[in-house]
Amino acid sequence: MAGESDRKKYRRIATDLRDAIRAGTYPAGSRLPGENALAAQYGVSRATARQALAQLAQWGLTTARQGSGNYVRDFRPLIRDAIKRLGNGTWPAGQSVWDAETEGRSLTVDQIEVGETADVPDRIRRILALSGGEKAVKRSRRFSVDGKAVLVSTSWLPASIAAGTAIAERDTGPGGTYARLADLGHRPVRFREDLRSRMPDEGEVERLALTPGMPVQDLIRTAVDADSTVVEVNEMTADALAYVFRYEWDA
Amino acid sequence: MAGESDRKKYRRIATDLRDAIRAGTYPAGSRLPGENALAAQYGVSRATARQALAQLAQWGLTTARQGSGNYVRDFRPLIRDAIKRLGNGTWPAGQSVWDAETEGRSLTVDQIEVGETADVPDRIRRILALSGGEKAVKRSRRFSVDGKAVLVSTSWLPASIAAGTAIAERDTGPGGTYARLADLGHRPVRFREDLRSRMPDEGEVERLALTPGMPVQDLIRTAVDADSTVVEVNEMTADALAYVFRYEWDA
DNA sequence: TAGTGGTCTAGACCACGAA
DNA sequence: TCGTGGTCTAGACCACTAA
Repeated sequence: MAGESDRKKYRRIATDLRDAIRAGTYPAGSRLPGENALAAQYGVSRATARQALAQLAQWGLTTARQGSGNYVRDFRPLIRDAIKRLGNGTWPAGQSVWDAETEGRSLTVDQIEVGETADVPDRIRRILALSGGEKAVKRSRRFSVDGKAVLVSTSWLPASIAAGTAIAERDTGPGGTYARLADLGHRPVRFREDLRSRMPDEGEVERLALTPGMPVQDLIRTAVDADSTVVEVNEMTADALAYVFRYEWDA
Repeated sequence: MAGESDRKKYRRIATDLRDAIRAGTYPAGSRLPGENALAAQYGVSRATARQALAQLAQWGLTTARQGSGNYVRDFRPLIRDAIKRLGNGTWPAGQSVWDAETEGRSLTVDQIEVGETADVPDRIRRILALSGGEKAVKRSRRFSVDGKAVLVSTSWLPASIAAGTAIAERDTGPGGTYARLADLGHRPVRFREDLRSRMPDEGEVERLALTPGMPVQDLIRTAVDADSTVVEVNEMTADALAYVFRYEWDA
């Protein structure tokens, strides 16, 4: 399987380890041989062994823990089905392309932050059509699955609509933000989601406990009401390896 | 702006260069100081200067060209609007979050491959509900924008439906594959798209001319007809930085 | 405290690109 | 040909983790 340009020593070591991982020699969560062990085993300098382990991490196969070792990653992605509504049996049993599990996994929410603020990023200001110092209601949360942070979500709504309502409270009540918007005469009737993958900045690496070198998925949802007023912009950043984003629609 | 853990020398150099890029000192396409120049300038070893440049590449800001230098990346993403249909003015002028351009850019297609084959990956077999040696029609293409490869698309259809039809030809005729499926009594009525971001393998790095360390976006579209038969599976792999994926729907 | 990964030095040789 | 980035060595010290 490894017929690549394995003239390079570090690539040879990396592909050896990769194949061993695939073969099950190192199951998910297990520890690989250390830098010194590999250097001795292959008769190379520690820097070269290190480079091989870095390659594995960059492939998304392992994650390095200082003072401990390199460990085989384990993560089956969650499926986020944006356009749900249909429980009918339109889809055959074929299932998804990727292994994925939603059930039997514990979801927790923390780093909740709710409040009115004038500190709104320009890209959000533009979409919400907010003028200079105009305020917005900001709702920020972090989601974790089985203890691993997977998604940070920040929602923005015009203060002219949401200020002083349940939307500006921690608990928005039954039905959540969208139900409250409907109560206020601003029921969302149309949604747009823009997805983009990119490399994270340092704050995101920390907040999502990302393996260095692995991407994040950005998702920006925009909701408009019947008057074509943008009533919410929700900016999400997800651990790209933790999620599959699904969209379904009729022709 | 750079109040991070800049105790590390390579981080200090990397953030310096990053800020200079942001400030416009090094515009898109321009060349950064080389490894030796940086080593001399900062009084560090070449390995450390190298590590700093590697950090910039990993942030997606630059790209290294052997024998030449490190260059500032330039790429505004394309928008792929999956669920089009509506030209109506539902959306206010607010526009997209990301800079994006579709107009005035030249789109080219190459590496076209069309034919009937029994060599179908298992994950595709499962979705198409193909039995053991059953064949499929495969249509593969690569898309480039302004000379830069951005997307590889491979479409699979059951041979029992598509073999011997225009779908198995290079030119599928007016309306394309879906129009032909409709002619054959298998008009797609429902679509599903699963998106996932991941790190590319070596073949993809080459085929999409990717900067090492940057992610790709996987997209798998499944189309079913009125009888809930899966009539097409289209697997796309895109340069993640080249694309924004957009979905719009009514509540 | 012992072992791990993280950073860094000061050299070396090679492959590649542009002049 | 010459400068560039790519690979590699053989050391060193530090920060962190686990026992």
